[in-house]
Amino acid sequence: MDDRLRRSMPLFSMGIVQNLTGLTARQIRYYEENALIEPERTEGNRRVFSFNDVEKLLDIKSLLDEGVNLAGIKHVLSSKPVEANQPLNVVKQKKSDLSDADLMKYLKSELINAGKFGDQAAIQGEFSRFFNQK
DNA sequence: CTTCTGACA
DNA sequence: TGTCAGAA
Repeated sequence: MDDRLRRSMPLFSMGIVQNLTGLTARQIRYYEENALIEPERTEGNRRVFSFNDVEKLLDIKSLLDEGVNLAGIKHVLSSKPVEANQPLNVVKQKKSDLSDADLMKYLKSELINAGKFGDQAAIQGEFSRFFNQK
């Protein structure tokens, strides 16, 4: 039951999310403006992303690679819970909804791929928070 | 130093 | 989208 809570638990900073997703801060903020994601905020107004947000961002990224525009992505994301049907030009949603383990594995590879070896410790901390902080 | 908002050569 | 400024 608290799995949903874990996935929506705010624990990633903008910098971490940039490394995780490969997206720029500009893009991430822009997607938030379009209500594609809804990060939490700290007292200092800093964005704090949850596992869910990161996963969504990952979906957005792949959709972007497939040439889908913002309107299309918004449509795909909103029709997430329901296995709706897609008209002509709109893509066919297939993947997403990975297990925590798979997501973790992917996220870690993304970090290493990002070439941030100096921050590995900090990154590990981000993930450990997800597991320890039950 | 990192992130935020608003704006535009 | 990138990027710069000014503030937090």
